[in-house]
Amino acid sequence: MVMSPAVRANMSDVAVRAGVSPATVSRALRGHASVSAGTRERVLRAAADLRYVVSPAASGLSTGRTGTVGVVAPLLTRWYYAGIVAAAGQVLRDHGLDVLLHGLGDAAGRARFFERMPLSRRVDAILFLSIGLSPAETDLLRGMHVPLVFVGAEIPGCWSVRIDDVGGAAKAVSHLINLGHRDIGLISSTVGDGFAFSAPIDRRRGRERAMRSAGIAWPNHLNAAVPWGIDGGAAAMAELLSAQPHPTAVFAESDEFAFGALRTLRRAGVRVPADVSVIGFDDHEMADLLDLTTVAQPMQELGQWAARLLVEALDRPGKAPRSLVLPTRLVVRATTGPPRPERPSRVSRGHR
Amino acid sequence: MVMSPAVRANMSDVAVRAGVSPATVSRALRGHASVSAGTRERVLRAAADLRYVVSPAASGLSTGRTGTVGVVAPLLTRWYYAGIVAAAGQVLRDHGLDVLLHGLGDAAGRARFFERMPLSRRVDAILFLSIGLSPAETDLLRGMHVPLVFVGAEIPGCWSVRIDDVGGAAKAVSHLINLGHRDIGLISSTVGDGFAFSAPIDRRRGRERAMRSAGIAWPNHLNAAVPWGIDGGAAAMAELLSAQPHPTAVFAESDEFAFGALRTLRRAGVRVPADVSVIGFDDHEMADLLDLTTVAQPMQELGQWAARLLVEALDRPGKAPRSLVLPTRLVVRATTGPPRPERPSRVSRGHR
DNA sequence: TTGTATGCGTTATCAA
DNA sequence: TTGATAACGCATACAA
Repeated sequence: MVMSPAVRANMSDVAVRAGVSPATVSRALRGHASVSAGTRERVLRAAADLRYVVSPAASGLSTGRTGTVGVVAPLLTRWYYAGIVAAAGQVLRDHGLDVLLHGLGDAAGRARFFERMPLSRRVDAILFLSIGLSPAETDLLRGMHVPLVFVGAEIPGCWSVRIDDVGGAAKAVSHLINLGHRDIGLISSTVGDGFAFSAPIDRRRGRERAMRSAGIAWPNHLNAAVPWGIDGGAAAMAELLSAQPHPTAVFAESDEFAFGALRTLRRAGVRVPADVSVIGFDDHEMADLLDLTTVAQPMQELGQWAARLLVEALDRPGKAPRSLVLPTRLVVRATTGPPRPERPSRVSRGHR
Repeated sequence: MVMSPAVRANMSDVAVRAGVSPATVSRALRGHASVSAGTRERVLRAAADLRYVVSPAASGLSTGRTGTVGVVAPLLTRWYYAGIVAAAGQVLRDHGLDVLLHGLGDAAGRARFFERMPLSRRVDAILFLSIGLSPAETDLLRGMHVPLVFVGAEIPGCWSVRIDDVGGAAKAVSHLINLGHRDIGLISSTVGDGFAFSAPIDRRRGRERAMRSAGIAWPNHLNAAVPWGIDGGAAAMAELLSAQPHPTAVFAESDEFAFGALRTLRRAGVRVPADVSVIGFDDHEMADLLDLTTVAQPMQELGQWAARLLVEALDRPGKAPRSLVLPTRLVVRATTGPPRPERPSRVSRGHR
């Protein structure tokens, strides 16, 4: 007879009902080999009858393991982070791990995180999304003695998975160069907001690499650094448009920047790509809608791989951390094209 | 002297260092009134010296409280859910509560959730986002004996916060009617995917209410039901365009649908709003970029209020659950306008 | 294969 | 105001 007990059943209750000791219940429930089939069956039935669920607190107290992993992200509202969290969470849950989510919010929230270490003793491992660490912070985290996995950052001695930001950015800019562009603007995000993102720096470097290897100069007035977001991109594009002559193509460090840039161009009556080409980075879910050419990064796989690395770290405590680099992919849509031929380039194209 | 101990300090270690009993340490750390100032200070210093952190497992085992709340959402990747999770998480953390995140994924994941009840014993309360419940499921959840808070659904005997979907939809459609539209199409999501969303139904009802009170018929062929997403919206718009005569305005049940609809219209060379007006629902972060007229719902406040209700439920165990309804707001941008005057309406406008 | 006994780190009850 | 002690529920070493 199945009952809905007034108070939660514990392991002893199950033991009594199954006619065995609590220890046997524990073993049976955890699939221990040394339990006879008949006993196991009786235990399982008794547990089901009583709607018994193991107490994670008691179990954790005894084993030292929590069965949960922390996931720390700068912002949960960003499409990109949410996607990674979702993908990682799926894999983690498949391995019986719970996800304790922690959104940093802003620089103050970030500081608070490292001050109070709210994940201390609560998780078996931590996944960090796009969070660069100072040496002091690294030490603090190491002091937790749990595996650390980073997405989008590489910390010595830690597990990590990221994309090749430099290569991806170079790919984007090379695409523009191959189309014939020489005056190529850059929209990148201002740094120093408390987060130490490597992506802005790497993507800028990728652009430089592509420009240099094509023998093209990149004057400073074609670089616009703005706060992250659509509005930032819009402002940056306005700034670039006022340059004389203005760039014939723009590489936006993220699709959000590109979206803002497109808005400015549309409102200014500048045709895309006839007058100005725009390429982004990320392959945001809205990029297809806006026909934006961009460099896709495998968001899902980043999350999945991060989770897999974490599980590996948990399974083999001694193992040396691995670092993965996932490929990016150029997605050509309708916002890039050759520059108008009649417009002379401001940089000579000959040998130098 | 501050040391980085090889192994974690526990409460007894702190007690020894402070020269008091573990019980006193416990009281001091938790701000109990019955601890002298001097003792408290010594305990705090000892704890800091040893980098002591309370073990949530042990504490939870003793108190029965976990200090964490579960947040269950259909999908984490949807802008709307991510926004609510972020807002709620902020408030919860301010109250010292951790967030255990659980994304359902699909119908199978939803079923699994109710089968295994993975949050059982792990959380002090649960926040459900846009998840309707069957009576059986409601019973199952009640069996957990923790407060349940719902966003976007109203379950008898549970806490909840939602917007007035009917009123919001009516507001949207009335806006179109006031502009002079009579043939108003509807893009809504197919239901029956395992989730019991009330929003689609309510928003459809709101549209009916507005149409009826204006004395306008709403023929079935102006209703398009499609799977959720941009592509669904695009397909729905194509379907509506093929109607004879096609609607002069379309109410999309969500902004994502509207985005897809706009894409179809753009590619078909139909001018917006000159030929067809489009209004959405949500005020997605991209709505401004696309100049979409829409009905804004206060995503942040939904999350914040949900968290506050949850804290209230935790603070006053006996208290009767409250249900909040937050207002929506019409945001007029550039995708709605009056219908072309030369085009005769298919429903007479005179008195009836 | 199963049972007994102990410890995990904390809080709460009671006594001092 | 403080201390001793008994739960809390489980896992595991050891014994049978």
